[in-house]
Amino acid sequence: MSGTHTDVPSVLAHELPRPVPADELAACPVGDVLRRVGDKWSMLLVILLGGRPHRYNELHRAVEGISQRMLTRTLRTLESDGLVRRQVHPTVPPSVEYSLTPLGRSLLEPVSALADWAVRHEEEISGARARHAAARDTP
Amino acid sequence: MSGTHTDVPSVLAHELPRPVPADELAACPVGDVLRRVGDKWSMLLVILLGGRPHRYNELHRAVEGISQRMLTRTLRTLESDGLVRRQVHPTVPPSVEYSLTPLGRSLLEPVSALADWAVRHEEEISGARARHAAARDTP
DNA sequence: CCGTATCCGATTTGATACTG
DNA sequence: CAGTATCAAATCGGATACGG
Repeated sequence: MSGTHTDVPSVLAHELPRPVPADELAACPVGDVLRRVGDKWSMLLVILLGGRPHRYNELHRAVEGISQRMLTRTLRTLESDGLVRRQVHPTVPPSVEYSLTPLGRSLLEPVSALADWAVRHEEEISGARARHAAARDTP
Repeated sequence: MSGTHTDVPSVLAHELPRPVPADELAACPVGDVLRRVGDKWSMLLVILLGGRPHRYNELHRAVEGISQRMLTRTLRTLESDGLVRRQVHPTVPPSVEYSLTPLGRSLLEPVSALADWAVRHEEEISGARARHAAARDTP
């Protein structure tokens, strides 16, 4: 186990853009983890559960656009990754509560920062895309 | 312009997990932007270019695992979003330099935070996954 | 209420080969 | 060196129907 990423050398700066051991990072499981969180619904669910625990159909209504299939799949993946806890209450009818684990709550910070960036720079991006599309039509 | 996400209400907390206006967020273009950055290679390239500008084949070697097709596609998307600048030097043979725009550099911060999180908690995640898999085999 | 199972289309990605 | 073109495979994601 020494060829993966050597020793987690505090890989990234928190405030300023600094040179990064790129080769180490590229070969790392970082991409793996990022892809896991970077799918269509994971971040949204993490943020949602960051507010408070939710029941299954609560989530289904809150996201509204997600299918049962993807809601279940995404929750199961988050659970198996230790980010979300699934708690079944043996009532009748049964109720299931989903909540963030401590690990999940720690993820909430960087994810929130990214979502925050997306909101702040949404217009700049769509502007750039519009300019790019226009430049492609009238070169 | 009033039905999209009302007024960008400082949507997410930076330090502490706080309740989030979930319905607003879910209907927002946030998911759009996140999906754009959350694909398999974008974050990696942004981080790589955050270190210093790179030429095409430099990136190809640095990531090592990406196909020419995906490298080009991802770079083009990042460029059209205004995150990356593509500069062609009319030398022979031709050389093309990719670098981060100011907008791209602003993205570097939250992305780095997320990648940093991924590195720090990589073991916890794989541990959780292992436990989950084990629990599935011997219930 | 809380899911699982199945089918099917859309999108993403990689391999390979070829060009200015 | 820096790409483009084409094809096939894998994955994603939604609709629908059914089960505990």
